Amino acid sequence: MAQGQNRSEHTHGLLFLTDEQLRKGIEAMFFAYRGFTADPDRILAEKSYGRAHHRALHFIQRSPGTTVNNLLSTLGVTKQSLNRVLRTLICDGLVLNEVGTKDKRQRHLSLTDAGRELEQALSNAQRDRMRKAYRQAGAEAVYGFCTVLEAMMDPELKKHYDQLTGGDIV
Amino acid sequence: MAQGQNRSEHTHGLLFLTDEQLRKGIEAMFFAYRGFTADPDRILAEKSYGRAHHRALHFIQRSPGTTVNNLLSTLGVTKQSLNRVLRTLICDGLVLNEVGTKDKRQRHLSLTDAGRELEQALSNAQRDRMRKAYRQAGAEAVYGFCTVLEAMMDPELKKHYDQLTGGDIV
DNA sequence: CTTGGAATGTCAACAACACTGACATATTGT
DNA sequence: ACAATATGTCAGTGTTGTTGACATTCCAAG
Repeated sequence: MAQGQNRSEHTHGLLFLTDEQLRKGIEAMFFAYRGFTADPDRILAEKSYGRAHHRALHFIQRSPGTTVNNLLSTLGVTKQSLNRVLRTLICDGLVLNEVGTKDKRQRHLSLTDAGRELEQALSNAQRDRMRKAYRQAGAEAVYGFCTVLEAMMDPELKKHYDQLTGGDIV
Repeated sequence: MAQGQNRSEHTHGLLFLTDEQLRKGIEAMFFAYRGFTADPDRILAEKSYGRAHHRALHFIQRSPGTTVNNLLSTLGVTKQSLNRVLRTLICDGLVLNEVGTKDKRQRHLSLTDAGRELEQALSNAQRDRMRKAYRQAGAEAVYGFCTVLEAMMDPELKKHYDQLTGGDIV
């Protein structure tokens, strides 16, 4: 109803942020995140894994050879919590755990072929939804999407994000 | 580094979606959602509540007098899970539970003054971050942000979202 | 070479929050 | 009367997070 008015706020570059508009963004995040995780969750449930396993696989794939400590600060969980997940992934032959050559205290993590296969399946499902959303929304929207998300991150987490993505915006 | 190139993809309206770009969006969602929940989580931890309580308070505030069943399908959890949360909120005097006048089976939920107070505190914290992100990103970006999020929702969830927000975009 | 500290792994206990299944109650509509 | 609906509750289970404590291994500084 008030779309024309809101649209004009947008095109004129003004930013009248009512609580109602902010609340809408909050709800959009809530509902969208549910969709965001729905597809991988279905695959994970079949193999009796959880979201934590997905996250570990994702970031190991993203930074092969990473150390436990690095993964720990990226994920933002305790080592005990991560260890439980890693142990099952290592036992199930999805993740490799190799003692460091330079510093033998460190364990370098990487995916096995089986690990890569599952990670691909999870990633494909998630990317499919993302791709559809991107195409539906258009390039302009995608640029804005990432810009707002980046501005929403905690500085400490943004470091990890920038390190992974190289700092480019989409 | 490749920003100019990416930016031109954007401004020309083309949509070359590499896996790398999609992966970046996925990671942006992950890190941003952590920031999105960080501030309320701190407040909740003080009162030994959790995210589930926040969600309940939010949607009750949003639709005062709503029924349990309606809240159930909005949140997408089981009645046992919701009931656990509602029970503590009612016992603590944050939520009112009134028998329906038309249909006495239904219970209509609303916030007490204390409930409104906590919901406001949580909401303010979350809106502050959202507001900063919006201002930092600009109006164009905000419009795109919501558009992509909406395209990412499951159709069933989008119904609830549209019903709450009236279908307007930002 | 010893010692302190860092990196890692593991055990135990616990809490939040989701799930399933089963069952009780009150109410409504046929 | 009877079936369906809306709600509440009990019991059990699983994932994922937390703290605290402790052992091991290894690097590096004294």
